Amino acid sequence: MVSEIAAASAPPLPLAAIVIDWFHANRRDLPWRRDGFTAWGTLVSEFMLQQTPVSRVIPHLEDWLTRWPTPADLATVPPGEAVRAWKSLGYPRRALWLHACAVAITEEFGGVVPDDVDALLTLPGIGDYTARAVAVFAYGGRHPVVDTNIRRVIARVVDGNADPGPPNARRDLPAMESLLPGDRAASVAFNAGMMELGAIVCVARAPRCDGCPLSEACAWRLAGYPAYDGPRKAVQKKYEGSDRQVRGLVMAELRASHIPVTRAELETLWPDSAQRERAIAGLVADGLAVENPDGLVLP
DNA sequence: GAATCGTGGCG
DNA sequence: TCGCCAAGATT
Repeated sequence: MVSEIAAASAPPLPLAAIVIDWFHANRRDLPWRRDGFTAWGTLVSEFMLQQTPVSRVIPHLEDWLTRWPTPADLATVPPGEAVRAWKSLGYPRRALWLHACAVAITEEFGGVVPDDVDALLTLPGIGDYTARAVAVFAYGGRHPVVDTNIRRVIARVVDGNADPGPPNARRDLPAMESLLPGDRAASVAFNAGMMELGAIVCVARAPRCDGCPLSEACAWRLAGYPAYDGPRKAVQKKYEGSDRQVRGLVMAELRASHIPVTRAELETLWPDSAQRERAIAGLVADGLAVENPDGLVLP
């Protein structure tokens, strides 16, 4: 269940007004901001944007929506077609989950993407961020949206920290809620504006404070840009030589082939047989690959 | 709560 | 070169 925390009694709004004004003047022209972009398009874009940069998403999004303009269109094809069309966006189970979403939306929601956060949360691959992003950006709902950009902006501007540390919905959602304007349209623009600010100005590595509309009020800047000293995000393991790399190689092979991929062909991909078999078993367990007598195929 | 899950670009 | 980062979700 979602429990939206009641807005703090003190009306916070200079910050929101500044961000909203800045957003209206500086927002990028992105596909999901076009007039007439559908709720389904928003859902697809949010899936693709999970941990994948905007620049890599855009071309695939256009292809995807041209081919499957509604959930019902996607629901009619096998899940493997979704995985194939996912190309090299990464984390291919997102494609599987998106296909499962299309089926559930078609069968349980009359083909209409739900506008309710709790309903969205019942769908596969949709968590706190994506549920709110769809409810807000597709339907204009008033909810706090918290992504990595917004967490960073709040950490700096409000808390005076260089880095937000590990995500924590119990803390992050109320923090954003306390800043959110009461007006629905304003709250949508504020959510989008905070994300945009984090994406193009208050960026992780080299923030462009010169162009930041919040620089005068930024607690981190006013404190002299202290270095971050809190708990670090988990360090990402090396990709080269990892199981993830092997899985990626196998999936690339499956996407490229329209006939079963044999064990012999997979042997040429990766010499370490134990690791290769582990990757294959994992992909089968995840439903990303299916074993048949002739070899491995997409589901 | 920590580990796992792709891929590519950038400083 | 290589570590960090990218509109997260699941187990």
